[in-house]
Amino acid sequence: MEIDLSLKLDSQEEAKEDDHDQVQSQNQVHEHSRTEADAEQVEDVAPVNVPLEENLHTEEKQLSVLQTEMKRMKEENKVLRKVVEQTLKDYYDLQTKFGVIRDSNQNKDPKNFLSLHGDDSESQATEAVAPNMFDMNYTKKPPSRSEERESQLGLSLRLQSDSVHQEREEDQEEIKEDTARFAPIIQSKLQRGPELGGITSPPNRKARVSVRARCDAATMNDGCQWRKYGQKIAKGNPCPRAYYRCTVAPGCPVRKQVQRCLEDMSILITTYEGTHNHSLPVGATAMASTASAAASFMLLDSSSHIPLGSGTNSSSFPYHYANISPYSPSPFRNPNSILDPSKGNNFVLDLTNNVSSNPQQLFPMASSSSNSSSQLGFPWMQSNPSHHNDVHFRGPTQVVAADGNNSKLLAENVTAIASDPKFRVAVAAAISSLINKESQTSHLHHHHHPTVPKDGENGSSSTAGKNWILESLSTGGNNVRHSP
DNA sequence: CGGCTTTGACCCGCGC
DNA sequence: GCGCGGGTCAAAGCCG
Repeated sequence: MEIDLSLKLDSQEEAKEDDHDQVQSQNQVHEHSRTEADAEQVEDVAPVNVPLEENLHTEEKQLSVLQTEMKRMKEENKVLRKVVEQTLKDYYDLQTKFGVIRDSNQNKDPKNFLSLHGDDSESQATEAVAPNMFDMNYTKKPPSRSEERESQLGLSLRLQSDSVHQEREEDQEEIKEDTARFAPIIQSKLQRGPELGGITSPPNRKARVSVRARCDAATMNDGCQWRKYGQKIAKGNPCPRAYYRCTVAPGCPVRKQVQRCLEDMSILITTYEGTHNHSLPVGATAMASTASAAASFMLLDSSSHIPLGSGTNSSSFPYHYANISPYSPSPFRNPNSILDPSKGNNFVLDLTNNVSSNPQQLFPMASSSSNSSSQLGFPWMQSNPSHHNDVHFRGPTQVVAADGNNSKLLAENVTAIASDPKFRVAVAAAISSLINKESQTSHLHHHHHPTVPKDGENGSSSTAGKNWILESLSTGGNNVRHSP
């Protein structure tokens, strides 16, 4: 099973081609009947006294015209594909360069990375979703124009004092204009407070994505390289909490906490925080993509009707998301919001079949351990094909749970693709696809910034103060090893 | 010897 | 202001 992650453009092309192929196949398979139908159609419009031969001749003409048109479209599609591929390549190169530049600039003067939020650390969180999705976009689908623009937006925001990418000056000008245009709106939101749909700004809150998985090892093999820098006994859990730092690239701000679940010691809770400043291995990309998709997902809803509460950090809230209407239609929106003000906006991305009927149950760890069996192909996951799988997202603004019939269907899908070695990426892709759909829907309603939170790596994003739980439990089976 | 883990100290935010 | 708890730092030790 392959999940088509192709871009809108690509999708449309595909659709076009599919249509054409269908037409073609119809022409081939049902040529006779079609000809008859056409003939009837022609007869309808043609004078009654037109000879039959003339009608047939007209049909052939129409067919040849259609076929010519199809050929032309296919060639056009090929050209477009090449353009998209080239754009992607350039885009990826730029991203890589940007990472290097950012590294050097961060070491020299962090303030060079201008941020709308005025907080560098938070702006890093803002970017958390980005690289991840970049990777996924790069490998799975080309970004749309709006996405590319969005990426440039993100880059530009940090490179305003940088003269490296001169070709982006125009875009930066646009961004500045946008910034100026939306600044009052954002400002008003910030000032209004949560009760009026505004954004509260508890300081120093960073987006977090938590992953729950069964793992015997001390830490999950998520494709990244980590170095332990601390350990603490957290209150309420005798199991020590370990602190890790990403060492894939020097200066990578991403950190993770690893702690055993109190209720089920076999469950490892890994909380990611920050943004990778480097490209990720495929396995890590999948993980990060999934997490970032979750973060993106919440971003899209983060300005919704629910009070953002203490967890939302205005300083890190991306301005291009800040103005999303509270009434933007969202398939993920659910009145049964999971919002724990005491813990900020805890969002739960639950990849288990353990759908809690109680929306207040943020961490149904104990119950989830009994029969949960998401058999994700992440390197850190254990797989057991005999189990059903469910995927559900839970959060402060929405509860997306695959239960009932949907759950069954989803479980089947997950089970089917679990055997695919590309499943890791597929899961991330699927979720990302949902996010993209969601974002597109939102953008239809909010034309300010047709941006897609595609950026992000380890799931963290500017959803500061919002904790995500990517819960992926599996029972038994062997770890699916990732081979980059 | 470099990289990693361990572990106590320290810092900081938050609640009382 | 004080205590608590979470998070980070950094020195010491371990390991390949």
